[in-house]
Amino acid sequence: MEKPASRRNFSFFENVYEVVKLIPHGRATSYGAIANYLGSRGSARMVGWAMNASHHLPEAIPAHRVVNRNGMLSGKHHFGGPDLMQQLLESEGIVIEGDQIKNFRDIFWDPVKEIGF
DNA sequence: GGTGTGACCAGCT
DNA sequence: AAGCTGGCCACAC
Repeated sequence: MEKPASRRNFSFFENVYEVVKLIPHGRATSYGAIANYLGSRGSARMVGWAMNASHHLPEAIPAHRVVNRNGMLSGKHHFGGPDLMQQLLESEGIVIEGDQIKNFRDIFWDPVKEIGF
């Protein structure tokens, strides 16, 4: 028999990167939304882990457009600088207030809703 | 090769 | 209402 479903050619990481790269300019999404889009609500942690691994990737992943459910820049400290993530988001027109995205509901980009499948 | 951990989320107590 | 625990998958030791 074939390997279980978890042994797909492209692991969870690859799918995460694909979705993150699809985030339009000036928008942001959450780890849970991506995980939900991939079919596993509980895999939100993997999304964060994928972001951590994205740094040593040859491709540039706009990880700064991915925040937690509260719209807070939870991973800002994992960027080049503690304020780099905020700077990148602000350069895209996103307003940050207290390490949290303002009007997050408004700029929230849900892959399930935008891409669908 | 087992165990622990990790940029999370939602449910339960 | 707020704090804790479980769950998910991949990677490092």
